[in-house]
Amino acid sequence: MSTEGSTENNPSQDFIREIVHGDLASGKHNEIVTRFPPEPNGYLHIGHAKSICLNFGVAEETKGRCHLRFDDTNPAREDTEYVDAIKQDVEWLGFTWHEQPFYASDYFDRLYGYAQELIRQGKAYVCDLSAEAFMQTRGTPTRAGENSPHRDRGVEENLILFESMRRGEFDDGSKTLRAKIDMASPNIHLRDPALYRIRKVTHHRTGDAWAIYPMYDFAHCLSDAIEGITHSLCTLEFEVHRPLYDWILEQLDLPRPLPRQIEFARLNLGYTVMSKRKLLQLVQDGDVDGWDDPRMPTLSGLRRRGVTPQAIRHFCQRIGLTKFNALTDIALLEHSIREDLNRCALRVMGVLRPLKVVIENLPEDYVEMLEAINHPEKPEEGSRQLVFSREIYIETDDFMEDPPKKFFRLQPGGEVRLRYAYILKCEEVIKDADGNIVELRASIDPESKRGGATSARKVKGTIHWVSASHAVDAEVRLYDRLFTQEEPDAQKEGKDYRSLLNPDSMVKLEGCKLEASLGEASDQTRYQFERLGYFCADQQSNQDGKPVFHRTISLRDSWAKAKG
RNA sequence: UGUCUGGUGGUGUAAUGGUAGCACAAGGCCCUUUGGAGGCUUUGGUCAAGGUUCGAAUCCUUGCCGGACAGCCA
Repeated sequence: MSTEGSTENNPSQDFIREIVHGDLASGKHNEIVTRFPPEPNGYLHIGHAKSICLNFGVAEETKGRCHLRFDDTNPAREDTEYVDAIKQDVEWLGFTWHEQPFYASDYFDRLYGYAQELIRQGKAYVCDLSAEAFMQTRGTPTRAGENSPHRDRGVEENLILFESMRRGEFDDGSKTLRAKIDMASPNIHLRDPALYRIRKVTHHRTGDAWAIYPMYDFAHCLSDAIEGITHSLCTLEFEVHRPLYDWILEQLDLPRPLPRQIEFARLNLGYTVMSKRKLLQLVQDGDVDGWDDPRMPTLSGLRRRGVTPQAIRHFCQRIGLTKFNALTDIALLEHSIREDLNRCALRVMGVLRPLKVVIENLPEDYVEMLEAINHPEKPEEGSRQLVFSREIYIETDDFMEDPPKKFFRLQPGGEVRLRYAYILKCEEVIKDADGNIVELRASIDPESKRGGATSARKVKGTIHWVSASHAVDAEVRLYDRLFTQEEPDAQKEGKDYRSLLNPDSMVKLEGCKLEASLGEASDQTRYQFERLGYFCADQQSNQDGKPVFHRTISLRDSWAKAKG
């Protein structure tokens, strides 16, 4: 099995790495500088992880550097809460950025100067059109737009007006600074795009210093140039913006070679949504518990759920990088999660839906310590002692009164191996007045423990258990996919993606019985509850001394598949 | 009737004019005191039609199908 650091498909490179290595080989660049440029208006999700792994990965591999840059040019939607969360998530994934984080807002002065320069060159002008008029004169993809009546304002007038905009002398939205390119361009983004808009909003870093803020298209390319970014990697929807990206940089006196924008396909994952807008809506509507709800595809949600950064990085490596707009099978992520958890999780036993079993051929006060190993493939993880006694709990699902063929577990009169312990035989089924099974009476084969005379006896199944009087009570939360449809965004009109929320995406189980060692579980430790799945303790909701565990993911279950 | 861009097994990706390979998923077998893990194995693919070539997933032509773009969002 391949492990850390190893690049699967080692010799092959994606198209971006080919370009990067080509630019190094040709001498175009001596050092590669990339950037990860989130807007601090939401939490990072696994789609961002793809970009993070790409940008930081390319920098690492080429001994270059990658800047974390906050693209904070729209103060109305941005907040330091997001800045902090983003930093935490990037670090959690295991990447370190060059020096301090960068901020587009640190360049506001210089960007303003570049805008003035464009005005002086006659390539930008102040436009008085309202947003509505702006829209109406822009044309459509198939119809050219019309020139703004203010397009030919003189340089001096433009400079003065722009300065007044900056000082807040005009109302929000009353004027914009626009590039003067071509209103008939087949590319709408070249039809005199807005460069600055008036927004009298307090910025989370610059306060009230500015009444105008630069647009993405203006700020991003220039921020890249200012930082000496060599390759500006972004998602496909910016493909159409690239001519504008290049146009702005080419007009100005900037160090060459200029940064090059290269687009790749964003990650689409089945059974979830990946837009910050929709994720925010789920949070605001209370459909989930917050950005870090374990059902969310956010990095904070995945973290809280118990997914490891290593699993995410491996996943990002596996999904590849192309310009094809793909829908990635959620099974691929699940595989990466299981693979890493199998490697690192400590094995323990816990019973989620307890069924009491009384072992009648054991005395009332019987107590025996049994050794259990912590990890079958890692002897260095050692072992622990389990308490075995007369009354135990087994999983309700592990007993069937009238089982189908190929059911390897316990049934009336049948035998099963108790993990790390004895062979157990079901002698009697106790039911309540309504006919519900409430308890089993059983016996053990006292010689069947490992090393015992009958230990080699063949029994079909092995089940997990905990000692009734020594078990820890816990709440366990099971998670499933957030949506019932693989493509919640791609529904026929009228069907809102929120109507496709999976009502069973979280199931809370109370009264679960866990082996004693889990009473002091650290939230950093990943566990495998044997035969059930991977779990981790919750750091937040550990109320009234009762631990809460999340099921990160179930084990592969070929029995579930077999019975359909 | 616009511009940009893409189409390789069920899914995601490799092959850069020379044996269509890998991973996931699915099926089978072995092993197993986790129906886990692991090992072995099978099924299954170049959007279509022409052309160039000894040879095409790759180059050319035409067609078909998909995605992005009409925020003073990023």
